[in-house]
Parts: sequence; structure tokens; C-alpha cells
Amino acid sequence: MTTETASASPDNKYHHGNLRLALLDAAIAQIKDVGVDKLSLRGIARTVGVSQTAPYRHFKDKNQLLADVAAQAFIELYERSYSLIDPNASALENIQATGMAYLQYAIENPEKYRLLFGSSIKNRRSYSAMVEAGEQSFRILIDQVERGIKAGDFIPGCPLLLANTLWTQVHGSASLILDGFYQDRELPMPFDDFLKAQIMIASRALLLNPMPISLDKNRI
Amino acid sequence: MTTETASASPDNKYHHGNLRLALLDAAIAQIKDVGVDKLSLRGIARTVGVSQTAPYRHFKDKNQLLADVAAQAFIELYERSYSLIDPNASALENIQATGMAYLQYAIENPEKYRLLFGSSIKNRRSYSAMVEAGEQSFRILIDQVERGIKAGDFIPGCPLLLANTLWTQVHGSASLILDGFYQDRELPMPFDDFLKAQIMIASRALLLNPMPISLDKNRI
DNA sequence: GCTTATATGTTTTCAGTGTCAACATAGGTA
DNA sequence: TACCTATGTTGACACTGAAAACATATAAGC
Repeated sequence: MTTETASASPDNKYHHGNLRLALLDAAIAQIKDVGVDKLSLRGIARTVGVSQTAPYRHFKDKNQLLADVAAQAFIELYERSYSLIDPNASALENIQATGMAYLQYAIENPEKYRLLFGSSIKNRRSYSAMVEAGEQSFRILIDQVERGIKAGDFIPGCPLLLANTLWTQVHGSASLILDGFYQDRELPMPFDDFLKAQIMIASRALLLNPMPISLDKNRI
Repeated sequence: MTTETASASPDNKYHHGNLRLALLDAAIAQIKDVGVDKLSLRGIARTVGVSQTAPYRHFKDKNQLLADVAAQAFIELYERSYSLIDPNASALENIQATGMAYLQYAIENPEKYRLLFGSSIKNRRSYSAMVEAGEQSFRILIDQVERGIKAGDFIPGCPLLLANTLWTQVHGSASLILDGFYQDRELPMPFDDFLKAQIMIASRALLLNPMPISLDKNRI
């Protein structure tokens, strides 16, 4: 979602007014309905009603357009996660809540998620805006891990390490969902519970003194 | 690695002899050095020295060629994992060993791993040989989880759920490695230890009675 | 107001892709 | 011998990302 509306000066045949935003919006739309790897620069130029090379005035190449879209999406993801952090809740609760929100984002925006973490974008490291937006999201998790350690709930390990362990679990979960790994697969419980249970198990690993067993054998 | 050598009848201008294998081999080679998404059917046809449409006699389309390569790679991965299972070792030890081997495979064969779990292959579910090869690998993990439960070491939960939690962690870890997430990033310890520590933490979640804290604060 | 530079468009073109249809040939079989 | 089928080839189509050369509208300096 871009902040401004895409058309600024209305009847300006030649100069579009705000082509850059219009292209980004069209790209997001196209990603959503044809998928990130069927997205074509020419296609989005066509839907915006502009020549096929016009986008090159605003983006060095297709890769940069994708990186810019991704940066936006990372911010979206960050805001969504951040809004769920409750300073009064325990670190564990916050972690589990944001973990589920993360999965939900991936499920609701599969193609965007693929853009964020797939290999559509080359040379990720060289798009600093995108990288920083991504790291901002990650820092939410690190912060909560640090809180949990300080509160004496979690193992007193390196926060980056612990946070990363959690993140990789959730990220792997998302990847497998999007790759259709769970389609036509019999699960022992509703899908949502399945995901939640995994997050609970994974976060149990951080607890200094986890319950000997906190899961009902029949439910899980 | 295909089992037979690719050229059967030597001087047969028109009929190649074993084009199918030759194409698969060329595909693997091309994946290794230009990457899975820069692989082109025409390119591999060229290196094999055959017309650009010849591959269509052996593969319905590019997607099917990729799926066939992936099936092979899954078997590779399976064999590598299976060879590490020691019936006399504990489930936990086996799980940690295969987990590290899995990451090592991903690091050594980044483009192959991307092929296996990225979105290069469309409609994965419809390539049953590939799907089954993949599930075979996963079953190794499930088996060990079941062993751990029976031995009274692990939480008595649904093995699929527990195994999946572990797998998603390792898979996520691999994805982030390949996406260059750890490049130019300061880590609190050597990279290999970093990965191993995460696997240890993640598998700690399965233990019925994990050590209150088993990690030295300074090392981790 | 006039000129001029710059940002933002367009046209044209190139090299590359996956895939299809039509045709050619070699080897095995009736 | 005649033919069928598997396996090749040629040529074409409809795409793609991208570069080069050209056009125009807006903004800045005088």
C-alpha cells in the first residue's frame, strides 16, 4: 500500500505525474495475482498505460523494482508484528503471538512472502533499504528474547542466536506451507493448531525450566 | 550424478544414444554453475550439442526436467542422511548429526538446494516421484523422533508434529544461509558452531526433561 | 519572456527464452 | 520389403529484459 495516490496531474498525456508509485502499485497487484515469478516489467508498464521502457526511468532494472516492493512489504510485516507486542505480556507470549502473525502474513500474502524470502531478488545485500527493513522486523524478536532472558525466563544465551533459532523455525514453517508441503497431507489436528503447536514447542526450547511436559498427549 | 555414462552409441550423428541422461547431467552441471533460475533448456541443449527442441522428446517441458533433477537430488540427500543414522546412538544424537549434514548439503550445493525447496518448480505436488523422494528423507527424521519417544527421552507428542518442528528449523536455517542473511554479519561464534548451537537448542525442545541449562553462557 | 538543462517519456532494436507444428531419419517389427 | 514409432531437426511465434537514440514537458537562470 503506497501512501499517496498514484495519479497527481490528471490529464497529462506525456508526463504521467507519479509513475513511480503507479508502477509499484501495479507491481504489487501483479505479484498478488499472477505470482512473483510471472511478473514482467512490460506487463506492469502495460497496465499502467505507459511504454515498455518507461519503468527504466524510475528503476535501474527489474531487480531494483522488486527490491523496492520488498522493502515496502518488510515494513508492512514489521508494523503488523510490532502492533502485537504487549509490554505487559511475557516475552514468551509476545513471541508466540508475533510468530503466529508472521505465519498468517505468509499465508495471506503468499506471493509477497515469496518475494521477501525467495530468490526472485538477486544480490539482496546490495539493497540496503530493503535489508534494513528486514532487520527491523527481526529486531522485534531479538528484543523479546532479551526481555525473556532479563526476566529470568529464558536460557541466558546470546540473544541473536536464540532469536535466530526461533525465526528459522517459523520461516521454515512458512516456506513449507507456501511450497504446498501440507496440501493433501493428513495432520493430527486443525492446521492452525498444528502451526501454533510447533511454535510452542520451538519456544519451549528457550525456557530455563520448561514444564516436564506441558502438552496433552491426546491433543498433540 | 547419474548411474550410467551418458553416451552409449558413439558416432551416431542423428540419434544421440542416451540423450535423456545427457540432458539431466548437463542440467545438474548448469544448475551448479549458473544457478537454477538462469538455467535454460536451450542452454543445456546447446552444451549437449543437440537442437533446442530435442529435450521435448524426453521431458514434457522445462518444469518436468527440473522435477526429475530434483527427484535425483532428494535421493542424494536421503542417502547422505541415512548413512549417518547409527542404531546404537541416541535419537537425539542421530537427529543432531543428520541436521548438521542437511545444512552441510545445502551449503555445499546451494543451487541444488534452491531447486529442491525454492519455487523454481511449479506444481510440485504433481510430480510424485519427486514428492516421494522428498518424503523418504523426512521419514528418517520421523523415525528418530519415534525412537526418542519410545525410549522415554522425548515428549510423547505426535511424531509428525515434533519432527516437523525440527525440520522447519533446519530448513529455515538453510534458506537464510543461502539468501546470504549471514554474510557480513557479526556472529558470537564460528559459523559452524552457530548452526550447531541452533540445532541443539531446537532439539532441546523435544526433551522430556531438558537440563535446566546446558549451555555455557560465555560460549553461547 | 526567452533560452536551456534536466527529468521523464517513446520508438526501435537486440539477444534471449519456452514451446509448438511440421518435417526427417534411424531402427525395429510385421 | 513396407511400415511404425521413437527420436531428432527446422522454423516459427509470442514472450521477456534491456540498451540506444530520440522527443517533450517542466523548472531554473537570465
